[in-house]
Amino acid sequence: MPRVVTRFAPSPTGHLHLGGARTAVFNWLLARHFGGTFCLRIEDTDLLRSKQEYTDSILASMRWLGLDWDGEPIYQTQRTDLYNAYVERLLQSGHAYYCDCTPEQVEAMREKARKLGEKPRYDGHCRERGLGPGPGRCVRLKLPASGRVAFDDMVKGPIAVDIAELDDMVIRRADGMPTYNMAVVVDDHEMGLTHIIRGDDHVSNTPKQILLYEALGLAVPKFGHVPMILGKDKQKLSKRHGAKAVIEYEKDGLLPQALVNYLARLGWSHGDQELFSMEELIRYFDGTNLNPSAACFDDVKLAWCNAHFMREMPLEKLCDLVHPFVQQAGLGDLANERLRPLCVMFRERASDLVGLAESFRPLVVSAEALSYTEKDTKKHFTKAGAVHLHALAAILANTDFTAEALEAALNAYVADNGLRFKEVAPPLRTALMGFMGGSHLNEIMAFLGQKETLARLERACALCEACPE
RNA sequence: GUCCCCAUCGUCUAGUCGGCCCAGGACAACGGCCUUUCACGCCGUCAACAGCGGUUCAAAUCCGCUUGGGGACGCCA
Repeated sequence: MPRVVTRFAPSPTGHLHLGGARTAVFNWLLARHFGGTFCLRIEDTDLLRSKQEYTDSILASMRWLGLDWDGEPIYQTQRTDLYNAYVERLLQSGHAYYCDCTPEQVEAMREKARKLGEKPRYDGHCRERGLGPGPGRCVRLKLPASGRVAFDDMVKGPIAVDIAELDDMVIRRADGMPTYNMAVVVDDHEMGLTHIIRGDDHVSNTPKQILLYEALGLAVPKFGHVPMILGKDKQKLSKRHGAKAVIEYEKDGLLPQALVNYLARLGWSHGDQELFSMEELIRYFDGTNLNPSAACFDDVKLAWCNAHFMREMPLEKLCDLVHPFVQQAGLGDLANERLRPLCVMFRERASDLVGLAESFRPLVVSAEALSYTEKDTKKHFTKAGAVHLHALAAILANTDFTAEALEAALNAYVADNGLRFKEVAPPLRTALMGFMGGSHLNEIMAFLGQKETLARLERACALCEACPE
């Protein structure tokens, strides 16, 4: 197999969204799998809507996802001369011609075709007029009189379209700027693209581009059109239907690895495997096993995937990642020595970094600031609960605050008094956490330390007194 | 309207060129085990080949039609 070159070519008219991200993932994976090159091209020819801040945002999201590109990104606005050279070539070889039809005239042609039950298109009015350059004149590609354009799509298989369905498309606007299809073909060729994986919405552009390659006498790359991603309700993913930018997932505390894994799995499969390391993804993704039908995005499964990676990743790394989220939650600047035990206790109870940071709250705030749920205080801060809390306070005042010693102390209290853990744990847990949740009691107390633990017991005891029963 | 594409559990999907599939895995849901809580983990249950015709000894797998989705028809990208 010759060297593989792929690309991701976003328009900087918005942040990187899920669909684009998946396309990028596929192209990146294909290049990495074959030890090829993955290029980035910024399609910023739409001067009105393109913005530098979006380019920056897209690049930032790519980096966050871990999708590194080779070489410098290419900007289409800087290559007008290149495109024009190709347009000239087409003009010279008789594959293109000038056209002075006004938009109104062209619209009338389209309308006429529509009325005839045909596909609306330009009728080739200026084809043989031999017009030269001039103001208000665009350049159109002269299509072959008949025939079919066929290609073998990597995901959809053979696709063929009758040339009669197409029209002499504009390749250079009257203002001298190349049109999308022209620029894409020139760039894809100049950049040496061998494989182009892109969204479904481009299948109808593909025959036009192939015709351009042929008119130019260039080798046609391999195309792969992945279906678009649908929302939960089977609707097209749009702003209204939960379309989110990658940057938002980052803010929501998702792990890039989880998003890449989930995205890769959407429309691609490797047998029954669901979870992959980056290495595995690269090893298995070879451009086959791509699913031709559209897939719905399911953030519940994404959350599961994320939770998995939160549990599996190295503890130190998790601490680093959760740190900013802890600060953002208003829990202060916790040192790693504090973060570490918290992560150990709560990592398997959260499905994202925001949730993880939030789960630290009860153990990080002071005894006075701890809030209790009404449900659990009502249920566990009873007379009987108070008895245990008082007894425990006395015992814990003389206990080593290590997880082992605390566990032994708790067990001893239960055994010595002929109790069951079930009777003692709920009031203690509620006193410590404010609700019936959290990790093992001994770990919680070891983290809190003696002073804080006793303060919480004291406050809980006071609340018990206030209870009617 | 015209052309192109798609169609397996609620969702993501497996299903090597038809037989081992009265359809497998995962998420979700539900039930159970574990357990001081919540989780994790483990076990189990529910649940799908859009419909109709062919071809064949045999079809989720091949062909046709229907229906239902989606996309494209710009001097936007």
